[in-house]
Amino acid sequence: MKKKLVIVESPAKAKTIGHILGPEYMVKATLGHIRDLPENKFGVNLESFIPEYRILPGKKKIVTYLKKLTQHVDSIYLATDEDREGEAIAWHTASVLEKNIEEVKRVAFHEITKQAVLESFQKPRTIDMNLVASQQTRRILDRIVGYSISPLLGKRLSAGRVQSVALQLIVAREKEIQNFVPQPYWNIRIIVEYRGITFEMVLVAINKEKIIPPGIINRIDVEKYINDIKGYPLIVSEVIKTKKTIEPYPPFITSSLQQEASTKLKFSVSKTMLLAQQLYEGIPLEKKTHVGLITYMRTDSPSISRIAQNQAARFIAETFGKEYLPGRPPNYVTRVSNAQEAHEAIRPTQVNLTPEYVKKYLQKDQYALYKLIWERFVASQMKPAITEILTIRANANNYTFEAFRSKVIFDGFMKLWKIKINEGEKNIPDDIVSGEKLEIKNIKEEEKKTTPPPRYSEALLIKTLEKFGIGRPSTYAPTINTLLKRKYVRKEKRVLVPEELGIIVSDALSKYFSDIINVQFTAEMEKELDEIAEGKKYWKEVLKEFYNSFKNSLDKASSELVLPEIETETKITPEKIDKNCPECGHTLVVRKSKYGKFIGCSNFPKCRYTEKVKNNANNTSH
DNA sequence: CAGTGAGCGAGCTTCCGCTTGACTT
Repeated sequence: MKKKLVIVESPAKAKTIGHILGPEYMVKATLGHIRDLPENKFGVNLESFIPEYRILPGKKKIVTYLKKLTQHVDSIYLATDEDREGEAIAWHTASVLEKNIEEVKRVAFHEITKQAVLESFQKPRTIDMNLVASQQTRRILDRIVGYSISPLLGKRLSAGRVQSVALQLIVAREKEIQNFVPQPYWNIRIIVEYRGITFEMVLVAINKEKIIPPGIINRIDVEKYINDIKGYPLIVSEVIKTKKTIEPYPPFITSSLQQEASTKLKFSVSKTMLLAQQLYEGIPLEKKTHVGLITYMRTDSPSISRIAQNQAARFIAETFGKEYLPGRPPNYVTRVSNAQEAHEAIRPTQVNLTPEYVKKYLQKDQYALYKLIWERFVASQMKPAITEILTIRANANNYTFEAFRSKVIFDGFMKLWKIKINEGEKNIPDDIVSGEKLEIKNIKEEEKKTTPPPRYSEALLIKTLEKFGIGRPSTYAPTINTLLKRKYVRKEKRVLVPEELGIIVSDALSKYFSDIINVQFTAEMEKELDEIAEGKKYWKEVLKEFYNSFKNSLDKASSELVLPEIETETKITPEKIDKNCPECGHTLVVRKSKYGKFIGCSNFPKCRYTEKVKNNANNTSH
């Protein structure tokens, strides 16, 4: 009997699904996109917007292999991710396999569990060509923007819908910091005594009028206030006790994982992704079983499969006790505006594989990251913590002072996921009541200065891009690397600092392409892409409308834009030799190819004359 | 195992988004 072929993106996913589906099915991976626009040319007709797709150079083998397999199967299931890109991959796959969309079955699931996978295979659908069109529009638009603007910037420089906004954020922040003038402000604090116990209070209001944070702006007022307070009795006016619930943090998605790994473990985003990939692909544990330790690491969804929720619940009840288990598992919803939610949150595949248990099989950094993921997940399934906040207010000559004390009365998820809470004045006694007199032992003026906003760390930049829906989990790390590679920015003490070149490029882009290189553009684009996906708009119309206005900016920029000279690496000029080309008379030069050195004509590409290097030097390449 | 021979080659960059290996003598 003929087998059935199932195609997914990731080999790890293929393996898992293969186990679920059994021997009737062959599950193979495309390793992401297999067909795309050519790299070395524009590849889009600007009248018809017809793209020229090519099989990606590195994917030819896979395509040939899959094509061969199709001859021996009776049905093809395309089980790529259930999002825009996944739909496109499914369609490109069908195309290169020379199948009509009626000849292939499209299946999709948001979590790789037996139930979800089997259910999806019960009800296959056809490829959603509107969704494919929406992806194609995104792809073409990015190509138009990137490949039109980049050449204006000169060699080895680039611009794009995502990278240029990222650069702009960094540059704008730098300017903000440069122009920042620190403002001094003051707080008035008093040390008070009550039945032998001392604590601090801070002035918060005068004649019931609140002091606007961060504090008092004029030095003169400070002295006046202090004089007004001196000699007056300080009487407690309010004692308020409240309880505050602190909800657990949602399980990780790509951006939050990068964020936490950055602050807690000091990992760069690339390092985090590399380690996460290793954990995802699996580590050989005991009995030589190769186990994927975490779910997929490129995700924008905080949701958790029912099975994992149940596992966690059992674990929590057994390990920490029933009182740490909420009545029902918390439901986390995305706050990411362009979320596609094709995957689950990042979580351990088996909650029973505790960090302690797997520690001996993991390298130090792998362990640290796994522990972070495991703890975050388990904590996300625990009860909220509860703190008790005691606030007291007291008046002296109509000047109101305040102090608070915060105490954890139930730690809940904080048992696993430690967070800093401001404990305030730990000394404030419980028996204090309204009307009692406090003794002012000391009045202090505290001078502070406003501080500029911080420079972007890698993780903060990504968090900000994500907030605006710019970029995707798979591109966060590469985007930062692009900015570094172009020498637009450098990393200094784990923050991103713009270089002169980055500022010049960013300013030029802002001048000519403010319609596109801004934080709102992607959100507007996404809206249109959604409309294409819903069948409400025709993709070519969207592109035409975009291109008409873009072309104006582009024409203006092409005639005007000149980047100021900037010191870049001196170009390696090929070594001349003392002989002219026998064919055209230009000088000959020594060039390097991947096979080694050879002699070519300096008039290349017009003259293609070559000769061999006389072997008096070692010219082997490696 | 050592030595030889034949053929190859270089410039034009760049986008975003999906995914992992990395020629084979």
